[in-house]
Amino acid sequence: MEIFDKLTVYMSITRTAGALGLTPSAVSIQIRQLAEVAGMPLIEQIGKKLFLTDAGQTMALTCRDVFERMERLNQDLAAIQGLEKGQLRLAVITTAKYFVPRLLGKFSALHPNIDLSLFVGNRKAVFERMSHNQDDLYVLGQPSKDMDVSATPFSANRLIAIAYPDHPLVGQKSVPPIKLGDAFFITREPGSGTRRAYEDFFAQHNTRLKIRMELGSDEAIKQTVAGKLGISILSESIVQAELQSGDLVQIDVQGLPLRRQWYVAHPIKKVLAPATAEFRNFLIEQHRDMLLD
Amino acid sequence: MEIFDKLTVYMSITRTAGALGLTPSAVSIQIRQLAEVAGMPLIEQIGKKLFLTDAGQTMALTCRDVFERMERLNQDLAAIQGLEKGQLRLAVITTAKYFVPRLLGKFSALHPNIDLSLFVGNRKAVFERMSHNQDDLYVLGQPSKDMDVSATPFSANRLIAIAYPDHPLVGQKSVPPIKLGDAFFITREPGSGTRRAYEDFFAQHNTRLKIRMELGSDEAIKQTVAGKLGISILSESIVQAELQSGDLVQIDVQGLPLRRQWYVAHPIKKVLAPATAEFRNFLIEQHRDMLLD
DNA sequence: AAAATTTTTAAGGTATACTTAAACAAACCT
DNA sequence: AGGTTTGTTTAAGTATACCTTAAAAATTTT
Repeated sequence: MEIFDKLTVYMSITRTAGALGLTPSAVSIQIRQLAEVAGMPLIEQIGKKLFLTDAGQTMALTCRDVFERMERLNQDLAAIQGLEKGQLRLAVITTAKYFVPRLLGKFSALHPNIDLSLFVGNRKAVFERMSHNQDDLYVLGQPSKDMDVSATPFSANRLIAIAYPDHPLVGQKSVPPIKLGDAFFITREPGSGTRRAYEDFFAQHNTRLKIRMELGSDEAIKQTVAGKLGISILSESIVQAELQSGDLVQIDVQGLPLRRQWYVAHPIKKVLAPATAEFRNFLIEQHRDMLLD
Repeated sequence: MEIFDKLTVYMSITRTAGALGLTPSAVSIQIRQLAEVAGMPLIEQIGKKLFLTDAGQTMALTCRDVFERMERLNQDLAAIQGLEKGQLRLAVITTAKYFVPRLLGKFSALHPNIDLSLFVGNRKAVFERMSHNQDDLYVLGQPSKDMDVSATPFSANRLIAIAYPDHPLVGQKSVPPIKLGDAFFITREPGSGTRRAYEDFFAQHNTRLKIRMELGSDEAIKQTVAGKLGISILSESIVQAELQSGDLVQIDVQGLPLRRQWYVAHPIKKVLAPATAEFRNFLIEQHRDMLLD
């Protein structure tokens, strides 16, 4: 078809062959074979001049359309590679939803034609999606032990103890962890990575918590702590606003904050699409100074 | 691309191979090569499941578009073969313009989607067009001696002598041809086939015509004869109306009418398009009964 | 009529596509 | 867990399609 397309331009087998870097024989044979496929002659030769038959003109239009489409494909592919296009499906753990959207907004401003989608769920749900390859990239507070998941830390994730302003522990310096066992504690649901982290911490310090409530979201925990029903441990990024306003206050516990990290992760076998790779770099770039914290 | 298109449907190399009658190896290799051409992966495999990348989805859309276009091509080609479509470019000698348009109208009613175009010119002009392959089919009063032109007679073409009603020769029986040499004669221009025919006739009968006028069209000759400026010889089909109305009358000359024929012609090397072949058959069919006249 | 140009044919070589056979990988299954 | 099934990939061999070279055929030009 490429040969025929050129032939409709040059209307000469010899010149078409020259333009394509082929011999006239090759062109002649290919045109004949194309006519065989079409079931009728595509060109007619009166003397040395070539003319297109009706079928030939129809074929010529088709060739033109097809090559135009192929050209568009090339442009589309180039756009994907050039980040002008593409999609980024992100799945983040619930705790990360306080800072990821801000980053997404910034990224979207840089690459306005990349379609974004965001899933927010707890650790279990995010891992479930990862195993089904439902997203391009994942943000986690704790890397999977799986060897087939690539997880790269990109930002500090400090877990701090919080209480309501007039809680007895507030104001004390270097509270030993075991002291927190005396207070009522508001905890996340079992699938939570944050919960796993502070459970490890308290286990190390032989502290048994007095669980008053088990809540499914960080937001609910903030409300509950502010309502003076107990204390809890949350990612610092979640409670920044409340600490500033004074609705919540930090307790200075020995060994806290728990210095964890945010990880950007993806199945190790997955070749990242340009848009995905770009966002991953963007995440790491944006937080380079916060990593060592 | 065909393989990839099927792959986007089945999302499995094995099933795609089965659907195409190929082995999975062939499919696997082709997909990889297509990805190399695209410059990036088109699919990703997490475990055993296949997913399309952005590039893969773009490629899939292209494949779909291309195959849709190819299907349309198939239909267009079938339509051409089935006479539902196509074009018929007809070039006829001037004298034929009195009956060809009527036939064209009839043909067009039978095949309304065939585009028609008609060129009318004298013998020389029509031959000129034939040598440049500018038309599909030609209607002539006299076949070319060329071996590479196929000319088939399809209808009688009687040349008769005409005069104005009160001309001296009118009413006489079996006028010898030589008698016409006494009358003023209105002749066509040198390129005319009709002229060549009656010149041969008069030459055979050793008759020298008294040419009064040389005119470029049959219509002008009719007017001139009716204006009593002379007599002439024309194709019967041209003057039917005038003979009926009495504006012109036939002279009964020995050896007339000249029994010639209308020919449908085309370059012998030219494979006729379905629409063209159909019109050619139509011409022959319509006049089958008039041929032997 | 000879020369030059263009297209076609025939034969041969090369690259491409497909197959077979075997290895590899993941999921399924007691 | 291990073993089986299912699905994909690799490697090697074969067939096919494509292109080239060389020469012939056909047309136009000189």
